[in-house]
Amino acid sequence: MISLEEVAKRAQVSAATASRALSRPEMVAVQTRERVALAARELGYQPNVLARSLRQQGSRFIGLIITDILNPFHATLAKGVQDAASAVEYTVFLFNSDEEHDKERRAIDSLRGHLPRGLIVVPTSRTRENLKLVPNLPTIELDRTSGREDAHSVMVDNLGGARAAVSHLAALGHRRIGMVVGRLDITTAVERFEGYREALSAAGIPFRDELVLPGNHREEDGRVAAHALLSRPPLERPTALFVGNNEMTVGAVLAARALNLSIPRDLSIVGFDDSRWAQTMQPALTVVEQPAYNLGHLACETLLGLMGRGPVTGPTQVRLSTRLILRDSTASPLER
Amino acid sequence: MISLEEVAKRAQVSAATASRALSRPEMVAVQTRERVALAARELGYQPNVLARSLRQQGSRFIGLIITDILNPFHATLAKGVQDAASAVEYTVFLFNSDEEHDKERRAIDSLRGHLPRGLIVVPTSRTRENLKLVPNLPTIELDRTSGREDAHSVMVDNLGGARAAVSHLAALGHRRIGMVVGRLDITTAVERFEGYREALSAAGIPFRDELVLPGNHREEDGRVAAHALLSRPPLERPTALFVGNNEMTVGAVLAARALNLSIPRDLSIVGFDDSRWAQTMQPALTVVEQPAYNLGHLACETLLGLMGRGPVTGPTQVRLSTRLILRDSTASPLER
DNA sequence: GTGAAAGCGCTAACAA
DNA sequence: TTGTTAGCGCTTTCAC
Repeated sequence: MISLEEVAKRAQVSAATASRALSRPEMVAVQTRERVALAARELGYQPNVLARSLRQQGSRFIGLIITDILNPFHATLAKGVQDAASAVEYTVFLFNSDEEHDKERRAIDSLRGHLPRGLIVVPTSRTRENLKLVPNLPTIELDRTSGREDAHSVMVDNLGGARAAVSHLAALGHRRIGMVVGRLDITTAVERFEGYREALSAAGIPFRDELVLPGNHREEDGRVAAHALLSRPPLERPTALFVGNNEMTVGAVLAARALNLSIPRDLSIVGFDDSRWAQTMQPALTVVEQPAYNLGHLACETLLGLMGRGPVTGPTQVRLSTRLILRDSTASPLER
Repeated sequence: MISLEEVAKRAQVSAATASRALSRPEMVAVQTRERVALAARELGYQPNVLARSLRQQGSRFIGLIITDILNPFHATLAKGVQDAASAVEYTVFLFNSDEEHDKERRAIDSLRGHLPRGLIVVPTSRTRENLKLVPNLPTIELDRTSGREDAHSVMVDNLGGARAAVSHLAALGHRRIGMVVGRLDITTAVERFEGYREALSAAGIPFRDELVLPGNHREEDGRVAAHALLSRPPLERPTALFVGNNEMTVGAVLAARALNLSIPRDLSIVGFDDSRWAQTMQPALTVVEQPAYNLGHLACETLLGLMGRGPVTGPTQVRLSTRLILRDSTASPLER
């Protein structure tokens, strides 16, 4: 690696001047500046970020902790964050928590040593605790919230999205609408569940506990839960299902297939979060679409703003709206 | 941030001893070691990675450049790399090149300043050139190769995979087998194309240029190419299609649907790379499966090995095998 | 087995 | 406008 010293020597200036010429050109005479720039180019100089960050007591990194890079929703969040960060020459440290608070803690811990300027985290059930490791780090909670007071967050309108989905089913005439809900220690699941209940209530349909089953957000959980709901006796089985996340929706569809229930004739399904899979499966799925990329992008921009301002202002809490996309997986129930 | 100095003070030793106690415990008396460990724990000490890396002239990072985090294949590669790296407490810097050599160059450039110990890259068409920026960095080329001599690489057996796919189609009785091939400046595409030709030749089927169309690896490219091939007059239209990557396979299926061709009755399809989509679409797709996670994991392990050994040994070139998974998208052609 | 001292490459305060 | 100097936090000689 070429050091600044070498550049300085070649440009016949001191290291300090070379540093200024590259980082704060306005402080240096034009010709000196150009001599340094030339020398740097000729030598292929690349600043040593480590030394710079050490000296400045702060880097140009931000940390990003998502729960699962293999989930397209989270991958899209990550892409949004990265694009926003690289637009201002920040580098993103990406970690997966795999929904395990222990991995999350390790991620935060190792992040600490890199002196990041900020953190974006998709919280798990114990993020609240883990974030105590970095009390003064500007932090944005993304997609979910950890329940910390004063937390900054960027999320979608889960309540409204769920309400729209279930209202749509009710409007089609469904009365037995089941839900596969997520883990209730995750705020998105709670909010979507709440939206489900509100929509039922608005439609004058009594809430029935036995039509709701939880799952741990993975495909297999969705399959198992949906299978159980759909195996109920014909007159008690839900004619429509609202599923709380993308992965579980896949499972629910597979369960319906396994039980030879035709969608949407025997069963209407609405999923939360769009995906290519939802678009191209047959019949194409009606879903609540989330602006995943924008969510990530905005989280990063919010964080950058926060880092600029310092911690004086109150919490920023952003909600992006969702959109119900009607496709072919919902229809009126068969007459009985 | 708590510094080592503070830990040392609390443990009543010098900073040097504290450093040794934590990093090379065997050099320090047992009781001292424990005193330091205790102090570190009590203070919540976390080493400043920047200072350490600066001093040691080398970090515990490796760089990873993939082309597209939104492609599940690449996301899976990344996960494999990360898991292998974190097992030995290395941190992965993840960049997306988006298949643009310019972004790749910028990624490599900014990586340089972090003094990474190694690099894993999924090459684009000009990686050869870009890698000159980091001449002495241990580097593994993943999934594809840049064409550099002596490059270390971890790839799959594209040739064999393609051959198996096309031989399968030939064995079913297909004679007009089309291919949607990738960009021929990408080695995976070249190798899969070669496998296609070899299999045709082995089956005694003449190669016909007009049955092959290239695409730029995205869904839309696959759709357009497949649409063109399938729009040929009935007696010249391929009865089977081999598609060179996962995304384009989606497009090919959509094209078949748009043309009202039933799979596998009117058209057999084999894709390269398995995916949930391929598994759950109807009919489920016959595909050449690639061990994506293992590929990433192995690339990282190979890199770590390389970093240990130094550059003395010759190039490591690994090929993992692929597997043809027979599902429901292939059948014998209709009699004519 | 431990401590003192030097230095990784950079930038910021101070001086000229 | 530029140079000198010090120091970020750590590890590693080199003494003892």
